[in-house]
Amino acid sequence: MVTNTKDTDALLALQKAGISKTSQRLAVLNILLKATRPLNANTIRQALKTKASIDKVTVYRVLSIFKKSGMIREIASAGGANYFEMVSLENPLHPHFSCRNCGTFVCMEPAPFIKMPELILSKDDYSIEHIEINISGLCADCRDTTKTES
Amino acid sequence: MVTNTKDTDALLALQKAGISKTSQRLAVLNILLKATRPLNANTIRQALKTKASIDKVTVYRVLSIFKKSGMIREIASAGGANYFEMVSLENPLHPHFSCRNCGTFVCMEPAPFIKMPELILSKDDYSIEHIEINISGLCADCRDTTKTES
DNA sequence: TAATTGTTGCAACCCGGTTGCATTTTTGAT
DNA sequence: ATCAAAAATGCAACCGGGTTGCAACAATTA
Ligand SMILES: [Mn+2]
Ligand SMILES: [Mn+2]
Ligand SMILES: [Zn+2]
Ligand SMILES: [Zn+2]
Repeated sequence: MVTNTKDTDALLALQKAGISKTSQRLAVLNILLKATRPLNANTIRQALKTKASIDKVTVYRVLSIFKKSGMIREIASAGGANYFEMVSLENPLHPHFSCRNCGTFVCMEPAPFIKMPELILSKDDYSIEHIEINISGLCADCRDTTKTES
Repeated sequence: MVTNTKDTDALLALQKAGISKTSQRLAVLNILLKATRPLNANTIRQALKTKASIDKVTVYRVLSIFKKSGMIREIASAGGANYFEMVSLENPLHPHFSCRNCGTFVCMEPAPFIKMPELILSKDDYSIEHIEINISGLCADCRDTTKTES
């Protein structure tokens, strides 16, 4: 097998973004495309280790150019490593949740929240370029197990 | 001069929180009480250097116990050092702004935004303990000077 | 007094991320 | 296909924020 659908998707995405094609970039992009939650640089690297070996630095550099091209967004994480996820019309900016107990980091539906653009009101003291809403606490699993443990 | 009002305030705050009094703790607390914007550990230390010398580790440890006691809150900063500010009834949780150009980090009035508690709706998938809204872009100064430069 | 407990400072370390530079890969023109 | 220019990678070394281990010092308590 020379190519699969994933590879094709990634290749097209790179071409559309005008980013030259390398095996490392394709590999990282495929991981991000398959991901169902935000990933950090190290997780991406480990996911890749089975197939190919990519240097830590390269992962950061690849993520950096993806971000500059608008393909992905970076989500800052308090204390730990930052996360990355694909940007698309179906995946607009939204809040994220991290569990203080197990560290799980997931996207939150914007639904139950006031929509992010509506947060940007008046106040021309600043020109706002990015909004990040990070929520922390306990995920359902940790909340429940903690409850029954005590 | 043995005591001034600031020292008295800090001392009372420590006593009320049940935190034993040391010169280092009083010094750090005084800096935070005087501050008009969030400060990071290093800034606190530098502000202190003129009067006394406090080890980096001690600053972090003092901030840690202040935080545990609920006297201060910590505001995560993407990439850089975290910030700290006093907690009080007059200073409820609010969004913060950081300028990507000059690094200025300031508190934002909750006013133009939907109030934070109102963000916490339904979705019992998580037990929410903390919400952080970090906004970035250009401060008024940087926006204006950048505009006229180009 | 002596034993206990808590706090500080120093050094060493950890981790996420970046930089310099030599080597390899990709590109694109011939 | 070839070959030179340009771009990307990998390694090592580094950086900054923050933490940990531990010995010295200080304050409490018996
Ligand atoms: Mn997300
Ligand atoms: Mn604030
Ligand atoms: Zn959890
Ligand atoms: Zn600025």
